[in-house]
Amino acid sequence: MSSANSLTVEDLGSAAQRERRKRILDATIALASQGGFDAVQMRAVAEQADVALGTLYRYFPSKIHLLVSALGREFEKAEALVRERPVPGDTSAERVIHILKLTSRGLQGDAHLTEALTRAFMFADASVATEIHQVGMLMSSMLTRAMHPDHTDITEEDVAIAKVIGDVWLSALVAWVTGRSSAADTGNQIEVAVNLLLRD
Amino acid sequence: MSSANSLTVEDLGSAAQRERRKRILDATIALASQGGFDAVQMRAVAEQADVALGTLYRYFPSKIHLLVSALGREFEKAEALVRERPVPGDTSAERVIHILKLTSRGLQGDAHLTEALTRAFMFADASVATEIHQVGMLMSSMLTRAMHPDHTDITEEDVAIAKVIGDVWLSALVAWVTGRSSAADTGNQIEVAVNLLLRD
DNA sequence: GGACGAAGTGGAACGTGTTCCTATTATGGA
DNA sequence: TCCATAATAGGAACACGTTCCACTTCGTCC
Repeated sequence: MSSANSLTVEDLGSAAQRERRKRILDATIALASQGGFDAVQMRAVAEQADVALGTLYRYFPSKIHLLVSALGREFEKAEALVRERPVPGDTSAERVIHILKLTSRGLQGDAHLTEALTRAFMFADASVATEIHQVGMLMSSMLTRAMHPDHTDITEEDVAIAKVIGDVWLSALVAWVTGRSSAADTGNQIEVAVNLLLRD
Repeated sequence: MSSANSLTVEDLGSAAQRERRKRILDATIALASQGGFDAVQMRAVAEQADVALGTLYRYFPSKIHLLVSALGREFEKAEALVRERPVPGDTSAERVIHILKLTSRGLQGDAHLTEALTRAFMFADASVATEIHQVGMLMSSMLTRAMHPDHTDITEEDVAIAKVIGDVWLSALVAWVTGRSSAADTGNQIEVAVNLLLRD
């Protein structure tokens, strides 16, 4: 596994390069959505993005970097959507569950894509730390925002709770993705965890 | 990924076969312990276990099956050790934390081995469900036993809590294994989660 | 002991992630 | 405009998980 980072949008000078990067990520998402982790083959991504294999590796130093970066982009979109309007619900628990259900529903609507992105995320090692960290921050931000809609009074305990909820969510997602539990089970498990952690 | 199961001890008729199986798992652990996930190469395992590659694949249909089975065997040992003597601590939280620290310390003492086993566990798909389930049961059993030393009064909520703790433990372990958090962070995060979940 | 099927051996072959090399094309400064 | 350098194309080559095949050995039943 390579030790270099993926090229971010800021790293790229020309519009042509940003366009290439976008084509690569679009191809990744399309292939993942169609056939999951195994279908995201580097040669196929390169071909569909109309880019040479070497170029693909210059932009993303491994398949895992590529998929985690794609996950990051999708998460950014989701977070932007959530940020747009206030989260409904009277208690922290209700709001957090709402957010997670929304996100889960989005993911479960495209099982192949979710499988690909989740497997990559879980398989990532230290060389993908930058990309992983970005996703973690987005998740944490979404959860603490749901806990405190006015975005104030966020204590250290809140952050710890958000982290635990994130962990449970991820584990449940992995169980679902790998066919070890149903979508309903996944939802229930998260709901149970949130209610245990957020008893206002 | 293959859809068949790994051969368990009960599946194997002759002593020679059980011996082969043991040699394979021993070689797996040794290689993993020495160089982690990447060092567990099927040809190397076969050679070190003095078994043909085809035989290795007859016993364990994929590298993931092999590693998760090895994890199962290690977990069985750990569970047996824990089961031997009562868990110290006055509260559920203390006892659970004790168990987890003990297990974590064991794992963190051999980073390469832990990395190999954890990566395999997280990457496993539905075809490894049997092997995964065995590990999950052992974990759950260890935790509920710590929560209720006399092994009675285990409610559905207890089981749910054990599951959440198991999820957090796994996520923290993954973060540690992949170099995204330190051993101390990992311990703290688990302690925080347990204290949040088990406020007697 | 001989015949038969199951299990094991040894190794070739294939697919896909990754690396590497050469030729070609953009890009930016003199 | 022309040159130097970086970026890209195109594709061969390598590593390791996995499959497959031909042959041999082992265990069992007659």
